[in-house]
Amino acid sequence: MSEGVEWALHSCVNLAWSGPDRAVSAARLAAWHDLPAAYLNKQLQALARAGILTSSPGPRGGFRLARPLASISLMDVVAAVEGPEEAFRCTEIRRRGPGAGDPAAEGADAADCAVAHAMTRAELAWRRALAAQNLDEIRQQAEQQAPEAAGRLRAWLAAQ
Amino acid sequence: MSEGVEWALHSCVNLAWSGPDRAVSAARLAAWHDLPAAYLNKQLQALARAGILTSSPGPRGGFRLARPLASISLMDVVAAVEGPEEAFRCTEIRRRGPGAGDPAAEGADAADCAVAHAMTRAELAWRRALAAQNLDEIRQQAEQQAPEAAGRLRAWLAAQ
DNA sequence: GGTCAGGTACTCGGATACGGGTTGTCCGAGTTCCCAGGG
DNA sequence: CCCTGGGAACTCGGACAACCCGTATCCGAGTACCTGACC
Repeated sequence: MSEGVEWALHSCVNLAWSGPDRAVSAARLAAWHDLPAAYLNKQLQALARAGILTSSPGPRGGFRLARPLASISLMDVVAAVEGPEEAFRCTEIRRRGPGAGDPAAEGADAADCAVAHAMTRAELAWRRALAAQNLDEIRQQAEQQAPEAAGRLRAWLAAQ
Repeated sequence: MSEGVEWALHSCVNLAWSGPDRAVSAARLAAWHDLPAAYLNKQLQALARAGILTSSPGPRGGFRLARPLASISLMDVVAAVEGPEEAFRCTEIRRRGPGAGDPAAEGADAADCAVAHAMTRAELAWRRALAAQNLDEIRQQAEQQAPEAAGRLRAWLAAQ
């Protein structure tokens, strides 16, 4: 899995802690956790394209949350960064070579492949678990672990 | 996800259809679905190292199932091919840069990271779904779709 | 003092290199089988 | 006919390249702000 997913999730929570009034540039968000700024910018662009963040150029510009944390699921972020295609893709090897059965007799749909069906079922469980958790729950748990984190971020942003 | 997973799963079912009496070489299994023989051999070696298959060298050698299909879960095959490490790995970015909190005050365990905790929970659902399905169920479903597949494979192997 | 024009600095956004890992290929060690020769 | 020894063919197993995607970087277009001059 791409490392950008972790960065994107933390950045979204950081944006929530920063507050909705002002945007935060990719450089600030990157510096906060010592990440490569230009590359994090790439990931944030993906989040903006997915409608999770909004971006504004120029001074005082940057990124901010496009909607409340509670309405952003982990699945949204993962899909935005990793792409919508599923991890396991059936290449239909059973249709190639001498093992290929009669195409007319058998169903031509990829959903008929028992292997693909089973793998898709597992991946569906993964996606469902991701969709069941939203970023606000993440934020609440993080605040419970480190209650001063939000204040420290805001103070650091103000001092920049 | 690695393409070898699909190959390994189909090969295991094919080995079951071939019967436990004789081994099947990687070249035969690869030719059946028109796959690169040497690379499939690599995947089958991984399955052998994991204790899913047994290998025997020399003429009449090849691979055969080490245990019944019903006792091989999808998780076993995926872990053998992809490796045991989990897809999402927490790099603890919250501990780097100015955003790093007081290491003494906060828990030092990676399990405390709310992001990692949520992602791990989803991945656990995936692994659980994989472990809940065994290869014998795959075989049964495949036979229901194409009842003549097993016979055609045995005939082709005998004709080689 | 208010207004406006210009410059400047900062932002995102996409185009551009680099590296590690999956994909793919090759050859050697080892084993089994076959066959010829001898008893 | 039965036994034995040698050779040959076939197999896995690991070592060796090629390609692709994730990682990382850089520069340009555009915008907002600030500054200064002018009315």
